[in-house]
Amino acid sequence: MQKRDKISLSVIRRLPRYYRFLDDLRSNDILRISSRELSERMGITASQIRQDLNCFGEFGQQGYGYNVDLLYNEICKILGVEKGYKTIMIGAGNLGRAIATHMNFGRLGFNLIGIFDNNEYVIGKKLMGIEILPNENLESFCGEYNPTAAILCIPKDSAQEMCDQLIHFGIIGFWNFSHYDLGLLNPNIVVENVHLGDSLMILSYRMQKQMEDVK
Amino acid sequence: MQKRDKISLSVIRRLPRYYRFLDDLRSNDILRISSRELSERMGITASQIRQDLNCFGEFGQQGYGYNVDLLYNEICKILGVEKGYKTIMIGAGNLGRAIATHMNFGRLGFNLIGIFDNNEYVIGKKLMGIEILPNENLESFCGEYNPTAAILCIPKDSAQEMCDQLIHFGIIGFWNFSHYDLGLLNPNIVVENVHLGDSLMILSYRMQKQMEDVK
DNA sequence: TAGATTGTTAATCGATTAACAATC
DNA sequence: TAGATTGTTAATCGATTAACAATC
Repeated sequence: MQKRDKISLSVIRRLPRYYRFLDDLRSNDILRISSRELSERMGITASQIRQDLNCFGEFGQQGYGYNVDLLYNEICKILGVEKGYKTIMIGAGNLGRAIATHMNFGRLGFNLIGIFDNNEYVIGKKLMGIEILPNENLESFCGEYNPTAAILCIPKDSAQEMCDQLIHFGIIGFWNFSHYDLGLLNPNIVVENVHLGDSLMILSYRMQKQMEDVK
Repeated sequence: MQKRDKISLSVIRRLPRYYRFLDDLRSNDILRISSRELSERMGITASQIRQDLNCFGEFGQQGYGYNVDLLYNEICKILGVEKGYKTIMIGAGNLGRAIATHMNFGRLGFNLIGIFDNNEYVIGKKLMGIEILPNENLESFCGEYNPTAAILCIPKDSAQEMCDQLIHFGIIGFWNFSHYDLGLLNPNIVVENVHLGDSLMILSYRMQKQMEDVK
């Protein structure tokens, strides 16, 4: 699977983007592509593409380039999107409900099997065919079904406590929307903190800059 | 505002995180903090903090550290979150509605003034006190209110076309949720592409890695 | 075979960390 | 004043880009 020992996070963060572009090429029935042409489409250097891919294997062929389908499937495997990690969601408020309905979990490597909330108005309702259960059921649910990933759509204040609890119940991967930086302490878990607010503030900064430059 | 000429994106992307941690310190009535202590809380080096902040000015004091409130306000200004850019949202499906209700735009530098969709079932309904209008009203609306930012919660296929149109109507900043890499062509606009799927795939990769390592 | 393009090494560039004089 | 901690320069580290021999 992997040629090099330690693959840098910079490389890993680019993989999904390759994956998307290759998927696009596939849908357009493009069978082969050179690093140069892909680099032009993606706005990065061909050198970087070749370096990145060679962390994982030799997927190309001199004089030919890369077979789109083959490369797509390799990145699929590298990312592990066929694993379908059993996943629970904590918090079925506005954001949780939107994430649950909007994301194509199956294609992204996850399998949503449980949704939990403490609000009596949503408990018992269904989302994507899944009944929303009260948080108190978490332990027994995890005991029975052994999910490995959790999506946190809960407020900042309860995030760390919930995280600790879930680790105890066997969760090792967290997709965290709670405006809180999870995972600074525990090196045995994997966390993707999604900070939508940060992204918006960065846009604000850059718009400001852009407007100054135009002036 | 700014000491150095060109500030790297790496630095900028860390600013909102400083902002959040400082906000937290404020709420806990902590008046001063040294780069060393902040570095321990944030899990980065003190050196990096001092370097980052010194891109913008000299906000600390030798032997004392940084005044939390002062630094918070400086970062506020740097990020431009007091600007309140007039903003429109395109697409009021699941995700759009959740974003509209969930984000605290005011605190993040934006002011949501219009929401647009083409689905007859949502047109006319209200979200956060704003009536959802049909896309055909976009031009006249922009002509009248001159928004500068747009949030795209629309499908991939229509993203580029919509973007081009909105540039024409005066939009310069895009917060893009459409699974499409906007802004590769036009250097006069500012784009924050939010790829939730990418984040999830990265989690998948890292969980896989984590499980291998434990074995 | 000749042309194209990879995989990989070397060179460059930029970002992070360390060190320390300046100074509160 | 003595201790603490900044701002800043220098050293290190890592990531990106360039170059090119290998080879399809």
